[in-house]
Amino acid sequence: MDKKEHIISIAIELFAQKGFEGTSIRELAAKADVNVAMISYYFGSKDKLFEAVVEYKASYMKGILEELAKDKNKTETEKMDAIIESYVNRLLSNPSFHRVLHQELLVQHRKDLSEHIVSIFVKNTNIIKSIIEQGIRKKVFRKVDPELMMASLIGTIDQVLLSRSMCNMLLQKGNDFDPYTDEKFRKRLITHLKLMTHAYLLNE
Amino acid sequence: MDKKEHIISIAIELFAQKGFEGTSIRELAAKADVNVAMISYYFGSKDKLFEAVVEYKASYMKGILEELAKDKNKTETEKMDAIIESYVNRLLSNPSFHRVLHQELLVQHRKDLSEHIVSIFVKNTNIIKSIIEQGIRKKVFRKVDPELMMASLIGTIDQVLLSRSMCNMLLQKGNDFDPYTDEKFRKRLITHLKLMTHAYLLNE
DNA sequence: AAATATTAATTAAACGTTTGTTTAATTCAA
DNA sequence: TTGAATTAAACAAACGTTTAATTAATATTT
Repeated sequence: MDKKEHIISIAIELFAQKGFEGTSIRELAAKADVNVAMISYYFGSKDKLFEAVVEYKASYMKGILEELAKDKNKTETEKMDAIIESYVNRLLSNPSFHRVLHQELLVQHRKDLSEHIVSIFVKNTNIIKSIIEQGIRKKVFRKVDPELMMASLIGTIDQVLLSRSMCNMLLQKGNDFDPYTDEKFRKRLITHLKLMTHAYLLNE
Repeated sequence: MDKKEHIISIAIELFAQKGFEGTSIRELAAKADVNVAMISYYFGSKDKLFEAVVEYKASYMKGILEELAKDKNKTETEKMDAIIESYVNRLLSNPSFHRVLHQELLVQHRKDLSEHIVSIFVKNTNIIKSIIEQGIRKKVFRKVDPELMMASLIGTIDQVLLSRSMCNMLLQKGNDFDPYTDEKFRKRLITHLKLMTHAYLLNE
């Protein structure tokens, strides 16, 4: 159904821009060029639309991570590097959607939806965690705190995604600069994360 | 004015719990045990109330950081350790308010308010940045990326604050566990951040 | 193949709530 | 008695949702 997907993509855009509560069905319908009644007709309610939005985007990263985890040709260090690259590339390419999820986690308007998002996040992070733990077992990694190492990895990227203008102020760039699409910044972020994790994880 | 402060403190609580858009004036008035008209009477509007909330809490951390920065009796490493401790202690003690700010940064409902919050954040982080840069000049620190090092530091804590239930899932604790008040977890977070920054910052 | 019946998609209008805000009256304190 | 504090009620606007009517598309029957 083409029109449903169209509504979802507009919803992603608006929710990211104005938040879930801040986006009205009428505005959404207008921007998507459909009648207001179509949202109820297709999704049932505004809440259900949000669930559809999450479902639509969910578990994309999961496939990538699972394949990476079972790759026999890569060392744990190489796997971590690959994870850093895919995460940075993925999140910097879709900053809007990632912000929607964060918003819902912060607001927790609908408990069950928050839990749903959390479980998606945790599934992905658990894959990374197991790679770190395997590295520790093989003694290529130091005995770090795997859970908090995860928090540092994802948290660094999330911090950058939190606010474009804050990111720009930190980088001392003008507010017309878009760090998320800038290739230089993307590489800079990847380099920082790799250097930091290497310094912390690797036994000398 | 005692009642104004009372309203602000209830607003912090509710905004953090349900978001700005998700909190209605009537609900707020009911919880604060004041008439709905009192919010307009004291603050002018709901938006202005939010500004008052930000103003009320703003630049508390700034004093602590500034004093720390100019302390002659501490090495750069000790300063970084002290910063980690105060940040973790401060943010874990007020998770709610910190979430309100994040929400506003994500939603950006009122552009000027977001910019205001950003400038407070950036002022604080710049102090830390200058400490890192001084450490690099004195060659006790490696030539790291100061801006992204900041993002990793704050981002790690923010990631933990993002969602209590996600934090618990990561730590494999039940959902009745409150990581933010747990002394063990607080120390664990501080230890992780210190070890990670030492590993990355310090020249061997 | 044409005509009919059936289902799906789409619409404009209205629904009842809830929203933030204001009014006008009243209470309270100085 | 003057001015601020507080109240209940009303305001218009916006909200998510539903309705009932209409159009478009699909299936069935002749």
